[in-house]
Amino acid sequence: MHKILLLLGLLLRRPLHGYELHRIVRAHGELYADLKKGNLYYLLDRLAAEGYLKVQAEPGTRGARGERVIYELTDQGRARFKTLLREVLLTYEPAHTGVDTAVVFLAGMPTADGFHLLEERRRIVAERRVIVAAELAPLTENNPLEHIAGDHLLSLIDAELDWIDRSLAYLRETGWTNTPEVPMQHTLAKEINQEHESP
Amino acid sequence: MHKILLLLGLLLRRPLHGYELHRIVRAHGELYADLKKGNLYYLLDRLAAEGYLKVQAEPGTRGARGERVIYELTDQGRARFKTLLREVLLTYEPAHTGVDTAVVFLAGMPTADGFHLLEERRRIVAERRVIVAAELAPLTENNPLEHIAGDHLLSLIDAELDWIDRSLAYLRETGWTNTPEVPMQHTLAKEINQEHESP
DNA sequence: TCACGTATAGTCAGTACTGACTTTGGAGTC
DNA sequence: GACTCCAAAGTCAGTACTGACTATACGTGA
Repeated sequence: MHKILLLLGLLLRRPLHGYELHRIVRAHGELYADLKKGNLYYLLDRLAAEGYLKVQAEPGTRGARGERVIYELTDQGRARFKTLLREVLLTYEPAHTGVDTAVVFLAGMPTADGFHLLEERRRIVAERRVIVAAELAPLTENNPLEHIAGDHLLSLIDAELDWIDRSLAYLRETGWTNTPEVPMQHTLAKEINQEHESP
Repeated sequence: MHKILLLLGLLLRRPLHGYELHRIVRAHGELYADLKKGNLYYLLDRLAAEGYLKVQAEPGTRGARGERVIYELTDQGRARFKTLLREVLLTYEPAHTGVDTAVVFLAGMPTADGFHLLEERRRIVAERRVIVAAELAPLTENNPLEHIAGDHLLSLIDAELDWIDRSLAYLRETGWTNTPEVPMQHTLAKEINQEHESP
């Protein structure tokens, strides 16, 4: 959904052809949604088929392979952009990266290994933060809205770091040790065993 | 990737058939990865084909439709689980929900509408936080690792709320107003116009 | 007892997405 | 001016995922 928003938003400025779009997205690195070339062309085709874009063969200066095509927003497309912008801004789904799942399964391994993994993760995320911050700096220094977008990314990374620190402290504090005989202690035993326990 | 980890992790405890897995995942709501039924069966099939799971028709007590099948981890599957757990914990990709993209495009609309949308978002996210917190409470109170997983989810939501507050303050402070004549001010004009500006 | 809702268990057609490949046009260079 | 190498521009086969559907059993109230 937000990938379509990105395409429409870029085409709002002026018509572009596929590869230019790709170039812009790539140049913005982490700031914009991760939109691969294949997917990009797929989405452009679909948007065109749905009437949001008008395609038009570029007359002179054909680029590499002959089929250079320019995409331009239709009025319908502009309308779609507006509703989509609202939709994206007014939607929130907690993102599942899998760490949440993974930490639960730490129960299956020796306590020391668990601590070690979390500490490693802390290091990796911190490294990543440095890279992202450096990449963002030149992109966001001029425009307040882009500054805010970059701040969003960084604040999520910071939240992750804080969480790891808090978790390590919590586990040390409560003296977490594993009970290897019962590798996974589900709190929902009732739910899980329901049909096996019934008479 | 983390969806596979989830399946393997659940099967680590004991063999299960498809629908039980589905039930467990559903019961944990936001805590576990969002794994729909269709995808679940697809992944089970693939894991079985790759030798990580042994399938076995359940003899008696056929459930609803005759084809009840039990999935059991092979040794290969257990090994895979371990490497996957490491992999997931030592990987960090900043998640793209699309807000970052969307705020940049706020430049295209009247300033007042922009503020209003952000305030609306703030409200929606806050509501969501209440729901998630209530849902998480019973699931995570007994097990420290599940507590940590729940904390992760909530801390991401909190980061989102803080970010919205900070952004609103920042925009007010810097007196953000739009320049509708130049709807999208890209910082990468060089990159974008490259081939049009070249001699 | 039998209609009927509901929970169980699974399938399937189609969408979104990826990574690896292909084709063409120059730019440099010997 | 042929040779090579890189960037531009795009295609495609295949994977991951979704939502809507099917089919069976089980409880339960009239």
